[in-house]
Amino acid sequence: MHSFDTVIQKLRENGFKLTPQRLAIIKYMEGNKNHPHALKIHKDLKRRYPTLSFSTVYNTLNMLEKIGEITSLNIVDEYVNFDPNTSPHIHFYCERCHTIKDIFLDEVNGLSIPMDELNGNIVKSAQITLRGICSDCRKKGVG
Amino acid sequence: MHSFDTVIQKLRENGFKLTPQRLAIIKYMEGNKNHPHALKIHKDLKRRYPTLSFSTVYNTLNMLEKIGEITSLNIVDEYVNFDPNTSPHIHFYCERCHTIKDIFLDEVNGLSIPMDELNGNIVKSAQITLRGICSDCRKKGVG
DNA sequence: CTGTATGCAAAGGTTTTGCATCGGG
DNA sequence: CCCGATGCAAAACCTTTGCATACAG
Repeated sequence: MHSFDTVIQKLRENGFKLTPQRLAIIKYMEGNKNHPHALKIHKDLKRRYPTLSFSTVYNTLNMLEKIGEITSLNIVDEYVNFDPNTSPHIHFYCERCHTIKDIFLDEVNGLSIPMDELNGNIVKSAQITLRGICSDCRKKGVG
Repeated sequence: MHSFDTVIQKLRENGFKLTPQRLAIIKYMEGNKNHPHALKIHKDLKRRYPTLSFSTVYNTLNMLEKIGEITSLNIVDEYVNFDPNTSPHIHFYCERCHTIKDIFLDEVNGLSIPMDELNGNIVKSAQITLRGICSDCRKKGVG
């Protein structure tokens, strides 16, 4: 996701209205590394915006994804996670604490997927998810 | 997934009962390359087993995943897809026809993810999903 | 003012659950 | 026989939708 100001500018140029709810969600997502899902965002913003509705959160997230400012992640069964970091990186999902971490290893970046054409298929995006036990849980716990 | 007979053997050894429903689902999944989801399996088997219930399908799939005979895929938002091919390969999801294809390219197999330990995290499995337009849709259509 | 965005509640679709019944071992 | 598996229906859950109202431009 671009900076708050740049996203605002982009919305303005494309005729989107700058409502307080949208601005709040954009500010919430800017630089957010927690890969939140819609209900979490709704819950967190509800305090400051008591009338904020599910529809608005979902609409705004879908809108931001459509204009390429955030990415939706299908990592867990239960819900969709959103990531404002749209640059290529991969995710590590901890099966114990259910946290999603970003991974930027060079070795991984060396992944040689032909990103334009593969077996006749046009590849537009790639999602890589690792699963296991994260370093924090290893330190704390039983495994 | 192992062969039908091997899976049966494994269930027997682990004290699972060999019910007609389970056998049907195992046979359905054996060698299945369509990455079906639970409701599809239920619909397809319903003809031969009119009383087959959702619970049984979900229970059996979760059981098979638990013993490592199938893998659950979080590729689309709507539901979980299941794959009897548990050997390392990646998936291509067509955004037009919603088909999931297997990819076994050597270049992709060369992916250098340290599968045991990464930044202190223990990696147990990896899921790679590509998205785009598949070759079939390219031939047929407008894209 | 005008048309888009919001809020609310209800619907939609997938998966889980509770419980009585069935049936494999 | 016994305990796990099944079937049924209802619940739970996330997400979408319909429509009246609010409000940004």
